[in-house]
Order: sequence, then C-alpha cells, then structure tokens
Amino acid sequence: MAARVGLTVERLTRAGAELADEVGFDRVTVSELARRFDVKVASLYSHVRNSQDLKTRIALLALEELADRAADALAGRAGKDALTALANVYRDYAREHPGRYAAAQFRLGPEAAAGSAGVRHAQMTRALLRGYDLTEPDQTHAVRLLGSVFHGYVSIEMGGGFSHSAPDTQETWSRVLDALDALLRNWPAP
Amino acid sequence: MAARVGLTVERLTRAGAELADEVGFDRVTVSELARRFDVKVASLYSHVRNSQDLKTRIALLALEELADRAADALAGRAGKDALTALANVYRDYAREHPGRYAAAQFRLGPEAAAGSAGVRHAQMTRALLRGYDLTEPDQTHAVRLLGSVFHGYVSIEMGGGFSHSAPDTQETWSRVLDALDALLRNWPAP
DNA sequence: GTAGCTGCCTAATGGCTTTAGGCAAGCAGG
DNA sequence: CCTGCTTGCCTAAAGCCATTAGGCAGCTAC
Repeated sequence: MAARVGLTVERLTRAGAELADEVGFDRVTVSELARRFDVKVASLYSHVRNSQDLKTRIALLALEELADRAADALAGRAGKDALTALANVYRDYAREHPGRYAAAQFRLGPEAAAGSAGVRHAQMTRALLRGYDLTEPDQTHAVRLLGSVFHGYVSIEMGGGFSHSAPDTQETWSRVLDALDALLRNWPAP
Repeated sequence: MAARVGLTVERLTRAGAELADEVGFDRVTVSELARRFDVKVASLYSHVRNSQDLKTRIALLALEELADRAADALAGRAGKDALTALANVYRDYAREHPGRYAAAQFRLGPEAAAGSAGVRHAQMTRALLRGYDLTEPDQTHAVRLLGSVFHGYVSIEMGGGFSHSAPDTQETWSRVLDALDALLRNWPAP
C-alpha cells in the first residue's frame, strides 16, 4: 500500500528527539514513533536495533547538540564571561529541549560513551578553567564541581524542586554563578 | 488456594524499595512485586492505586529515610563538620540504596510533594548554613547551590560519568567539600 | 525488461497495566 | 457451633508496548 516513506536512522533519531521534547524522554516509544511516520511498528526495526538503541541515538544526538552550543558560546570568551555563557548553554538547552536534556543523561554503554560528545564537554569545561589559575589536580576537581552544579541545578529546577520556595530561580542562578566565579578565582589549597 | 498472605501498603512499599535497589527504580514493576509475594498481579491493586501510586510511595519512603539520616548526621555538628556529614549522607545513601535514591528524584505531584520530607531537607540545609555567616537572600541561594552540588555530583558519579577520567572520585569529593566550605565562609557580595 | 535488493507489511509471542466480577477465609454475633 | 458478612486474593479480559520471523512489492541496475 503506502509507498516507501523513506525512513532512515537519522530521521528516526531526530523525530525521536522531538517526541522526547513533547512527551518526555521516558515516554519515547518505538510504537509512537511508528505512528508518527504512519508506518507499522515492525518497520522501524530495520533501522534501529531496538528501543534502547533508539534512545542511545537520541542521547548521542543531544550530547552533540549540547557540545556544539557550548563550543559556540565559549568562542571568544574567557573568565566569568565564559563561565556564565557555558552555564547558560546547559540551562537554556534544558528549558528549550527538556526531553533531549533528559536524553543526554541516559546511561550509555561503554562503547557508546566512548564515541559520545561527553569528552568534548569535559574538554570545554577544562578550557574554561584556563581563564582561572588552577593547577592540574585541582583543575579536574573543578571540572567535576562545575559539571555537578550545572547538572544538579538544572535538573532540580526542571523537576520543580525550587518552585516551592520564595526567591525566583533566575536570581539564584546568577548569584550561584557569581559564587562559582569567586570560588574559582580563590580556590582553596589542600 | 493460597491462604491470605497479608499484603499491606507498607509491606508493598518496602518491598518495592528493595526491588528498586536490586534492579533499578525504573524497573520496579507491579508484576515483579506480585511475583515476589507469590501472589497474582491483580491482588496488589486493592492496596495500591496503580503503578505510579506505588512509585510515589517508594519515593516518599526514600525521602523520609534520607531526611532521618540527615537529621542524625547533623546532630551536634556545625560548620565544615556538618557540611561534610550532610554531604556524605546523600552520597552514602545513593551508594547503599541506588534504587531508593533514584526514587527520591521521582517527580511527585503537588499534593504528594507537599506531604513529602522535601521540606525537611531544605530546612536542614538551612540549619547547616547557620554555622556560616549568610544573610537571608544569600542563605536561600546557598541552600540551592548545596542541593545542586550534592545531587549533581552523586547523580553523575552513580551514572559513571566520572569513571572515565583519572583522579579517583573520593579525592575529588573531599576537595569539592573543601571548596564549598571555603566558598560559604567567603560568600561574595552581590 | 528483468533480477535482486531492500523497505515496509502481516502475524505472532510475551510482558506489563488496569478493571470487573467471583469465591472463600476469617471474624462477629447469635 | 454456625451463619453471615467483610474483605483479601483470584480468574478473566482488554489494551499497549517490544521484538522476531517471514513475505511481497517497489526501486535500481544491468
């Protein structure tokens, strides 16, 4: 009946990412994707190994997009300017693409993780830190701290965890960035 | 046939929490729980409204346990001592009970959230901060920052996000706590 | 024009969720 | 005792999702 629709892994992955943003990453389903392409479910299995494979691809896509945005934001900036820019990349991405952001947190297998943009993220954070004066072991600690704060904050904020207390989250966010900048400029000795 | 087993919401919730720790919170299923009690699936629906209800109860349990541990850890401590203790409560709990920790992150409805121990957590963090010298608006910002770091760090560490780079995570963890302590003792003015 | 590849389809199995309705075990009062 | 009633667990059934096996028909290339 229906002539070939022209499915490809790429189209499926992109559509999956959009679906995630609409209904949440955990509700991304092979069936729903098939429905959207007006195609039978089994047809997708020629392009995607299984549900987990699909989710992994969406996760990799999100990590790439995020890394691209981060690279863009960091270009030509240094110090607190760069810190703010990078932080906002994560926060804005999560707001614009909640499903993709959730996907980026998807637990990847070792092979997928190796080929992911995860490395780029770490490298960019490290690049950011060159604007501050940290020696090697501390640099790694700081990379991890920044990652934790960015992810933790965004994740709690998205989950509505801050929505019950008083001051609006925008104010907190900028004060947190002030604090991190101060901390990095004045990193304590062991 | 099988005499009454004596199911109760409490037993189901506890068993659900254990199941979560064994197989992961997202794989907690009404069916598996029924299997463990050697009972038919439908039987659980007299005790639990549905799958989401079950997960919500597990989440509330985890939040309570976590709050209890935190209260315990904070008792009689102040300053950096208290900071370290509280931070370790979260990290240790996540390691001992990964499924429960994941459950604690479960998105609760407004009603469930109101009755949850979430409030206690915020209050305890605030209590911790009395050992430092922060005035009101900054105190809230700091509460949120600490929550972000704790959750973000633990969450990334559990996800294996740190396992690919060099220094071991224990070292980073203690340096991060040093850094937070320094930051709180020297919180930047707006 | 035809052979073959490949993409999408039909069919089938099995798991999880949820609801409706039934039976019997245990408790209460005579 | 023993008669009823409550209530806990069961059978049955429908719906959705994932996944696999095998078939048919376009599209491509010669």
